[in-house]
Amino acid sequence: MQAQASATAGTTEETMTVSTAGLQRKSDLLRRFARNAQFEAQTGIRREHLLKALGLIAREPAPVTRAVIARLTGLTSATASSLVAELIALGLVVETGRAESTGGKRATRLEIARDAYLVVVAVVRTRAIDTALVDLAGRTVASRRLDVAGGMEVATVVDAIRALTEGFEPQVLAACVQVPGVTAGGVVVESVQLGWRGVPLAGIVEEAIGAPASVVNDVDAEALTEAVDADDGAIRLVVHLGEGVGAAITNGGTLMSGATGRAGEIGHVRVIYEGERTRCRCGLSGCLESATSMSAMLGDAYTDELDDHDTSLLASTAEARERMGFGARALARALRISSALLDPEEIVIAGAAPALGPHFLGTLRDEYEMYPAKGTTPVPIRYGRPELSEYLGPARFALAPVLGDALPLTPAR
Amino acid sequence: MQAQASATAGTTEETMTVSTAGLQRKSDLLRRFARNAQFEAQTGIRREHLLKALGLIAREPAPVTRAVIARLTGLTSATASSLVAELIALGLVVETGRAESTGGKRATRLEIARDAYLVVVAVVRTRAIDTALVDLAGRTVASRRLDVAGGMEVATVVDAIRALTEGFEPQVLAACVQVPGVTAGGVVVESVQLGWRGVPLAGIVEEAIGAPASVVNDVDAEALTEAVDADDGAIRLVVHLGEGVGAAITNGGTLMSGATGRAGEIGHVRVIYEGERTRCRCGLSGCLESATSMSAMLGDAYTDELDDHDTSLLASTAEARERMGFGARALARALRISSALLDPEEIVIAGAAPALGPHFLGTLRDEYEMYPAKGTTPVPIRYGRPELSEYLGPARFALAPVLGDALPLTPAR
DNA sequence: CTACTTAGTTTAGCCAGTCAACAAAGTGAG
DNA sequence: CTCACTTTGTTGACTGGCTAAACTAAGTAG
Repeated sequence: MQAQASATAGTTEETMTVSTAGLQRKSDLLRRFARNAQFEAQTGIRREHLLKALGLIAREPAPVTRAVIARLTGLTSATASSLVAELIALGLVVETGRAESTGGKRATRLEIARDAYLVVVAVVRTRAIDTALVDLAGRTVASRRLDVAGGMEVATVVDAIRALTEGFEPQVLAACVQVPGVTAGGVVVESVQLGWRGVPLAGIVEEAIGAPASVVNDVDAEALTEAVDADDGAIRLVVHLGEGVGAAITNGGTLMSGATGRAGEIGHVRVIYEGERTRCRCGLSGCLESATSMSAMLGDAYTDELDDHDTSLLASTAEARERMGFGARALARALRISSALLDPEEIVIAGAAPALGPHFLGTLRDEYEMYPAKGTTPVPIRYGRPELSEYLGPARFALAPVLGDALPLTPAR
Repeated sequence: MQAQASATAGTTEETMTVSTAGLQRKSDLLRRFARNAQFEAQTGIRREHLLKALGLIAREPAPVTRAVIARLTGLTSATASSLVAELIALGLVVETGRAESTGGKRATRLEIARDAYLVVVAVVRTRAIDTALVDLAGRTVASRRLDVAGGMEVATVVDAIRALTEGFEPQVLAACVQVPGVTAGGVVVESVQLGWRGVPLAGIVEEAIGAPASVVNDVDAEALTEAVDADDGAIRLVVHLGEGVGAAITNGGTLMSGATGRAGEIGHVRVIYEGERTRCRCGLSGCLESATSMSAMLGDAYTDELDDHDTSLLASTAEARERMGFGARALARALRISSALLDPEEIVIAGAAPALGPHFLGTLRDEYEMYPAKGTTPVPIRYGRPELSEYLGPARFALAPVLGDALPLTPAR
């Protein structure tokens, strides 16, 4: 309510070109889906089928036609037609030319209407807010950064979102705010970084922009970004390395948040019991974070605001190299037990870690596979993909209540 | 095919009193549910609603009536009536008197038809097979033990099952065979203990008794037994201590089996890095199992065949006490990281561990809470409940494909 | 005895599927 | 070029499973 006077100074803008087709349809769509969601078990089959069809159109690598939808869903061609008709009426799908003949009539190709709708993403950091508009193909069509001096206020976040969405309101399908800290059910339970506690942020944003809003933790958001191409049911363990260490588990396209919403908080679990006891900032010693956080490995010069280039510079010193070996060993300990317990498809090391380069990853893999426990298969470990837009995860999280995980938001597929 | 000549000698029998009502209905039920399962998304709503109603009747502590079902499901009273009518026709539910008036007409109470149907459970051990018939209230109405000398044969298991079910065929709803080793999708992938590999056991049993059969791992079966009163969505970590160490994660009423079906195989993960390196039978050293298995703590005299009394005798020696402290410390290390990652509702120490008594559990809790990691809440740790029949987990696993997890099989509720 | 409350059934109608017939638009053989 | 055949997609009659609303049944309270 006060902070934005000084804040508006640091505003950076980007391109803004979005088709204005289907302006009036949004409210229809939302009303329809909202109603169906209520009835859930009863008439919700229609919704389920619509989303299934939508998902096929978005995900199938081969061109999708009404006939393909009928075959892959097991529904009648009549039903497939009716589903597609509704999706087209909703503005979510468009016909794009005709496919080659396969011995009969040429089919009509279907594609997601990429720019008919938008998702709002706001990433709240300690001293800045990044806002972005993402279209249904996952492309960032607009983004702004707002530097905030002296304490982050909820009102500043709302204003930033409102400023970016101005004029696009009818196209906005959903919103997601990413914050550091513990979140649950649209509420910021506690964010030490922001100094917030029990803020019902989703409700506030929902009120402000008139579209369903969600709130997600930064580590969880990153895990969702890395799970963009999730085959359903695949379990993925994503570890975030930054000033701290956190993790998240995705099961298919959804997060496992645990009984109290604190699943993945492994930073201050003790993994080092022998030799020099590493003192941690939390007061304990031997914590995973005290060995494996970027700050522990690269020194206090490291902050989460650094770019990849500066980070890799820090990582090139001899001292850093040695600390990285120690960090890798500590992380490997945590990963061995975690992967034996969960048996995940893969382990992703994300956050700022990719800037550490192949050496750290190699060391980590070596350490991880050093004790090949009988009965367990070593799980592939890879870095997070920095080429993925960080807005993808939050955007998918935002869409979940509206469209399930029908849209992967990945353009190249 | 050969072994049962000497085997039939050691047969022990128990009571056998089951109502023979509704003999002819079974095939109808199975056919109906099988058909619905095929159509799944399409006409499966009916099935879903039938199971939901069945679940309410089984689980709700207060007496359930048609009106209650209507209220709790959100369906119309008309639909609730029709669902109940069908459940009664199927023989799964019975009317039991009338409830008190709450200001109007007295309602008709509904209850599960406890003994109309039966589930067959077979527990295959290295030198014996336990078979049991469990009714829909979870009561064991018949059980036998067959001692097997010289190598366990698949045919012996089938014969044992057939021998117990003889005469009850029309009432048998489903079957489950519990085996030690790795299982997946009805196949015994590998069982070192039995010397089996790639045995399609579910199919074989299904053929033999004409009812859907499943195959489950012993640790998983135990975890399901401990999760009998699972609130939906609750995550539970169950650790089995026996000659080896294993774990299982239940999410609501279902198991998390991981990407390759090996989730929970934490026995040979290294947790001890300092001091005396504990040599493990697997060839590595510092494994969890080398410190925390019952054999490691109680000495080679321990076997999984021992009863609780003999086990606790072994545990009372001074040497065992000291080893138990060491084992508890090792297990605590594994539990700290596991619980931080999963944030489960509770941790259950099962297998033969309850025989170790309160001292071991107390030590374990103390060790576990010794490093209270910031941001994580200590998770309650308890022993498995020996009073629960070991057939409950397998019976629920058997029912899953037929009735979902509608029936908790717990009589006292 | 009457008004009101709660339980449960019956009847008509609707929604979202299926099935089957058909129109539309292509291919390839003669 | 024509005709038989294939594949795509639409249309209309039918069906299952729900809702809504009227009704019956059986109780309580004034």
